[in-house]
Amino acid sequence: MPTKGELTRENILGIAEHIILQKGFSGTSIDEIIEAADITKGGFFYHFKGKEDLAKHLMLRYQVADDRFFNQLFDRADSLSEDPLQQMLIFLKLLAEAMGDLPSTHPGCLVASFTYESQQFNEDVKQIVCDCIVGWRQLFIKKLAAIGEVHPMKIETDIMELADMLTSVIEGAIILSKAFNEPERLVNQILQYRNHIRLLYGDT
Amino acid sequence: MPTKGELTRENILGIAEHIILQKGFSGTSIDEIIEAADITKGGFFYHFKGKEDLAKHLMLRYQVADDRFFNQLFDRADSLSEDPLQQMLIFLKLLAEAMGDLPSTHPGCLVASFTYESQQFNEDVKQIVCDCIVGWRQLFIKKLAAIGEVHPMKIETDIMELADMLTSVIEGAIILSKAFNEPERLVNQILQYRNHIRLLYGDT
DNA sequence: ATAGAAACTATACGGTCGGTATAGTAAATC
DNA sequence: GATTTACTATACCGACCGTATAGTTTCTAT
Repeated sequence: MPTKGELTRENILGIAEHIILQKGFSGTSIDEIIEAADITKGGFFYHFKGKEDLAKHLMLRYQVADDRFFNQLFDRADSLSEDPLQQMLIFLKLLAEAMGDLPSTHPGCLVASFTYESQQFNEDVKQIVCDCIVGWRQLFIKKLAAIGEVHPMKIETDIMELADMLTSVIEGAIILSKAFNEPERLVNQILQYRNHIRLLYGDT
Repeated sequence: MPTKGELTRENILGIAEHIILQKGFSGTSIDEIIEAADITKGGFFYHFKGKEDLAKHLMLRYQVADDRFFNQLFDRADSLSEDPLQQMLIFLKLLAEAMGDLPSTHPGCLVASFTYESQQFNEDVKQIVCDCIVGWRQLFIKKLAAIGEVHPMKIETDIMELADMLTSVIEGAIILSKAFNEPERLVNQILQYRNHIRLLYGDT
């Protein structure tokens, strides 16, 4: 059972993330966060040593949540087929679906946001950002490797690059979605990547 | 012949862009820009009404430069083949090459940077950001439409989504390149998209 | 039941810095 | 030689960050 303190802390992190994704880290003041979270400055500094400490805990939280999110979708997909290729295609469909709902509550990716302000953060935070991306990469590589054992590729491709391509497409499409305020951009781009996988492994 | 004033102005814009791409717009102070550009505060405010005005002119400049950059690569590609599909494939190869050199001088994309701080900007600036993306889209659509008249697709695909996919891949891959400090991530991802085009239009 | 730790509120303060304003000046232009 | 261009130099106010301090409530363990 989470204590009251953990709930407040979680609330601060959630609200801070939401604001930061729209105004950037430097563009978001502590005052703004505490006002939105309806706490006082003392309360904030009880939970976090300072703004830098907040950044670190935001990234750690993001890493955990994202890893769980992707793993849940993979689990659901894996339960619906024995073929790794079909599992991947189902996963991408589920992912596209899930991303259609998300954007109003979760308008962007903290990894991208922090990367475009990288000089503001210490090595600690930057490392977690990298770890996050590497985590996705390894998750995708695992599935792609399984596909490769059953289905030959039409064009010889490094599966790390193919895994990173999904990350790229998602991160890029989030930018399009945000810029146009059109969540369907992200949904459709994930389906474009899905088409690429179908073509690459010859799913007819 | 550019006047002295235009040179200074261009210098400010170039330096400001470089810093902003690493620290974000809010994270970059005018003091920082004028120090790097070796001018005084007065000089800065002679050229720009304020920080918001700088943002607008940064985006306008980016839009023009980027449009020219892509058009030059397309012109070179078009001169090397008659077949639109081959033109596109050559274009993507030239683009990958060009992106390999760039990153040290040009560490990121202003469109992405501003999109992740969108609440900092007025409608004017946000519109230019959108125009920029739409400009790329239309450039790519033009070529894809030409391909479509000669080569059938293996999977029926909206060419607008296919055009946006290149933008997504580039924007996403820039984030990977920045996060890992590995320019080859961007180069390789452009080649992944190239493979997608090859597969989609059946280039054997 | 109660001591004490946890989880805050309320408020205030100082130093820094960002954005703006303004006055003055040197060089180019007409 | 007068005006415009292209700046320099400097001053200012408010905002923000981080910190401090004193008090209050809520939970926890014995």
